[in-house]
Amino acid sequence: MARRTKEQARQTRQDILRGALSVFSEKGFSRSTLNDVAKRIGMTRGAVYWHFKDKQELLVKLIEAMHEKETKLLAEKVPVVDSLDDLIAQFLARAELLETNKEFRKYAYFMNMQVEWATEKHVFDQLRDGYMHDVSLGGIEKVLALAQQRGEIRPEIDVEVASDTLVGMFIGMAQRYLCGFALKPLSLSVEPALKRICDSIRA
Amino acid sequence: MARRTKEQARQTRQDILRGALSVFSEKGFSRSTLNDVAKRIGMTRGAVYWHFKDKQELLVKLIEAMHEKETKLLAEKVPVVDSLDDLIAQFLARAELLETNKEFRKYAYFMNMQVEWATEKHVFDQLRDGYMHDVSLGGIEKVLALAQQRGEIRPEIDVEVASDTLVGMFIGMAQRYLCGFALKPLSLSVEPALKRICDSIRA
DNA sequence: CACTTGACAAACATTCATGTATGTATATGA
DNA sequence: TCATATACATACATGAATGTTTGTCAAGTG
Repeated sequence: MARRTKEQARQTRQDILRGALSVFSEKGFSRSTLNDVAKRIGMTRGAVYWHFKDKQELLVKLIEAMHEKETKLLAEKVPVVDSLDDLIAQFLARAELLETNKEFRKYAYFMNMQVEWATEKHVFDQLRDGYMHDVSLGGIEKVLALAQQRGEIRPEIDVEVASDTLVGMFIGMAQRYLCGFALKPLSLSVEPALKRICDSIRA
Repeated sequence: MARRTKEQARQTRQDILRGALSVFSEKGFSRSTLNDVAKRIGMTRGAVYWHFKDKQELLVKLIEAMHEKETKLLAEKVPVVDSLDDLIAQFLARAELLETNKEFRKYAYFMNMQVEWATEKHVFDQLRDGYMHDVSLGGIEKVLALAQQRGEIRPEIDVEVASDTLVGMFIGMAQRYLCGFALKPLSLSVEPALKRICDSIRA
């Protein structure tokens, strides 16, 4: 084959990321071959090795790209997160994203069920700062702390526990939704649960 | 080396399972070598292949053994699960098991973060009947349905959603605990959350 | 219009885990 | 006590994925 134009190259890079998401989410990261990824988009491993150093870098760049898309979309739907109602709105936006967007369903499914994380732990070191903070959803606790200072949450509430509860609940329910155990729409089950927990800590 | 006695053989089989749990939970299933497992207990791959057909069967037998231990221990602590309070007690027993028992922490960590399940999905086919039912915690929904028939739960409550909520909440919070995101003891965060959800559906 | 470099494809070498086959000394059972 | 199966260790063969190298041809560049 011959040389492609710059725009074509940019496109194949995107194609590789798209193919990687598909293959990784189907076969799992460890059993996915770079050949699988290349064939999925009608290319060879040469293309993959040209655009990415190795399988690990491909994973890192895939996560970065999807994470960036996700935060952008969420920020569009819920631009400011201060009150408890904002928090609920943000969680619901996440739920709707998983329900309506096939790509993000693949991504979430992949990240939850198709990677052996302790093995790939060094991948996190390569991710941009702030990623781990977002992944552990550490921002939620800060929002809750500020809300408590403003008097929206009762003073005796432990915001760390409350944060763990809300985040854990969402992650767990989303996971059951993604692996097919929960048959009801995610937002349908998540919304009342979130509201009940929030009501129980509200001043 | 020479032939061992029957009792010694039984012991090495147990050792292999123990070594597998350690290695799998540390390195992840796919990157764990049968050589790793054997060396961990001071043996060679020959021993592993003598006791188990292949890596997959080792995984299946490991899961079966741990699952059996788990259900036995839980049944000791909470012999009968009928009321909502029984349910809470069972969840708390699970939480305490994770907090106090290192082996079960390894097991839960391994099952949650160190296996690419869609890839190893056929493993489930080899597991004894009822396992999937236990894993998806489908028993919870039946308990809730009976409690609703007895009038303990308000009739307008959707027990499927309630079950998803309780189970998802526990799984999610346990997962955050296992990967070190949640710093508080698991039972401390789980108990109030469970009680609030249960209170909100009680008649 | 040279000619350099970019964007791959194709071939090659290497590693490495797996499965199997073979060896072996002893526990066991008749 | 003798034959045999047992409980492994060791050696071997295979395949598959990886990383690298080389080839190739057109897109850029001056």
